[in-house]
Amino acid sequence: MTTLSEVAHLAGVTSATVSNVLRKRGKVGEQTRLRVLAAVEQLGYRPHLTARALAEGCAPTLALMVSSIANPFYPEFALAAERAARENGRFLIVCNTNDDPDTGRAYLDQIAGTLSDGVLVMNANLPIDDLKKTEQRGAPVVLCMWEKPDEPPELSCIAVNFFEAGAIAGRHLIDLGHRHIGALVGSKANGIHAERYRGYLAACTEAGQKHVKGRTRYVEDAVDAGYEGAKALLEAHPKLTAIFATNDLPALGALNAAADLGLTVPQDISIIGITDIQWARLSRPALTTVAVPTNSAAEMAVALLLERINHPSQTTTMRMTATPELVERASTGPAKT
Amino acid sequence: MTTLSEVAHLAGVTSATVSNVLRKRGKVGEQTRLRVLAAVEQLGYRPHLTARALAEGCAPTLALMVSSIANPFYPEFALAAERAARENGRFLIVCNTNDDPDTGRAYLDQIAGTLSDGVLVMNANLPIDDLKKTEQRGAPVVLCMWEKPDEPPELSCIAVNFFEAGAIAGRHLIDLGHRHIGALVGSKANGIHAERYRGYLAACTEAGQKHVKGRTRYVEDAVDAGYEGAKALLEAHPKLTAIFATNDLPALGALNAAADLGLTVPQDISIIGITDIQWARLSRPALTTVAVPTNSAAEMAVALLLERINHPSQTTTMRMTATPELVERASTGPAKT
DNA sequence: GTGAAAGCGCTAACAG
DNA sequence: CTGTTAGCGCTTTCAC
Repeated sequence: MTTLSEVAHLAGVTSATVSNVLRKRGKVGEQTRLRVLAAVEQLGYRPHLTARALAEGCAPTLALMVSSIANPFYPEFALAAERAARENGRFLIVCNTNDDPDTGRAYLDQIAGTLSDGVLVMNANLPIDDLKKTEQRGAPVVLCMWEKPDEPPELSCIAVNFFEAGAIAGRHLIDLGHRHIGALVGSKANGIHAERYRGYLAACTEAGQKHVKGRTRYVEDAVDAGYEGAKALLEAHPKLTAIFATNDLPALGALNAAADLGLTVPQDISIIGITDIQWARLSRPALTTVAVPTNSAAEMAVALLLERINHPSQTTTMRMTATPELVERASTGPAKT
Repeated sequence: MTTLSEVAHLAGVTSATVSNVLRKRGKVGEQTRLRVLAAVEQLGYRPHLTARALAEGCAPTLALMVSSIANPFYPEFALAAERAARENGRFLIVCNTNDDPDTGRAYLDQIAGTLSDGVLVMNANLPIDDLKKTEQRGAPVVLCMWEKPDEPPELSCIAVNFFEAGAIAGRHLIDLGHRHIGALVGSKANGIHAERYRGYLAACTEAGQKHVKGRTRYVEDAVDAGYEGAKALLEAHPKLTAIFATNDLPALGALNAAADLGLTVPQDISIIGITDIQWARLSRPALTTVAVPTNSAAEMAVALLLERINHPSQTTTMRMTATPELVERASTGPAKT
């Protein structure tokens, strides 16, 4: 480990000067600058990020809280967030809360403000009070996917119009002539799924068609759960010609359920999801879904977080992503007549 | 931000004592201990990880280098690695190299030894020389998936018997009576895929059956590439009754290609992959594959890395994971006669 | 048992 | 332009 002062020694200057040339701060004579640079090169000096962070009073990382990075939606978000962070000189620490508030709190207590300058919160089942507490301790928090643009939370956030996403999905099905639609709704405590379901319901109402409560199944946000839910739905309601799922994972499960039940998609049954994860276009048939702007949400979240870090006085703000858009693939088609 | 000395002040002691009670080091009177603890509680004190790291001369994070966390295989590994790291008091920084050696080198130069105490390297296209250099600078490196147990690299590693994985896949196909087998081989520079292919080839030879070179396609490690490769293969060789892929992603692509070509799996064509990623059991038909012990590899890698960090003198070592195992699902069956 | 003091490697005034 | 100095928050040796 070569240190600043070793470089300084070699270059015949003091560490402050070396720091200056490296940070391009202050005035340094061209001669010394070159000498210092040569010494840096010769010794293979690399700044000690931890020491620098301590001296600058600002940590070099951002934390990303997710329930599990293994959930297929998060890696895509994490990739974009990491890239954005990196472009701003920050590294990304991934924290898997496993949906356990205690685990999440432990992370926050340990790293927020001491190792990470700010926290990106993806759906990770963290009590808002804990988040507000970490904000108060000086580590800004940004909620990456807020679902109720009409009700800004008490924290900065990137809002996605999930209500509209649900409505778009609903309208798509209705436009295709579907009158008997089943719904697979995420059962998580957070409102993300509820909002999408509300949007779908609104689309039905708007079309003068009411969704029958019995045709809704609340399921975990996972392929298996979607599979079971769809199977139950399809067996209980043979007349269903379409299934609306609040998320791609259950929708993908529904695709499998239909296949196992001997139903052809989309001839016998249409299936639509929301999000447009990687696998949506890779399933057979490819899944029709309403795409959420994941990448830009990640970039916006990182940008907002950095603003809050750099301007602590900045007031809590909410920003909207672009509206989700229908991605029509092969899993939806005209209703059987 | 409450600091040690603020706590010390409140408790009427010095910061050294507070540090002692918190670290459970040295001797501290029961009275003072309680007083200190009360002060910590009252002020909501949390140790500043960056400062601690600097003082201890040991960084609180481990770095995980992957080409892209969005590649479906990595999140599962990352989850297990993060858990293992966390159990040992370390946080995990995810570094996406995008398969670009320059990006990778930039990461290594910046964080190895300064922000991260050690580096886990998953397939990320990093020149071994760069890795050796970072080792020399004092940051241990562990290769997480080494493919040639017979040829230990010059770095510590967790070795997986990929040759055997390929052989298992080959034997499975042959046992099912397949005589006309196509191969989809990953084309990455690294030897991971080559080793699997060699294993497969060995299984063929062993069975007195030789694989026809023309029935091999080299493809990127992705669903799309596997799709195209399989399609080409199937169109060029109508007599094929099975496809061996060196990885699950191309195998999953082959599944789609077969479907689009109107072939039924496994009646018309059997398909097998290697790895057993999450999606393998979720595809329809579910993919038969040879499971690589991902979780234990991650745990072993973290354990080995920590050993090397704690005992810098320890010699470069290689450890084997358990042997990959066949997971028979629905994508393989008896050869058509 | 507890405190004083030095130092981890770097940055940031402020002098000169 | 360059050096001196004083920390950042914590750990740790060594006196008392």
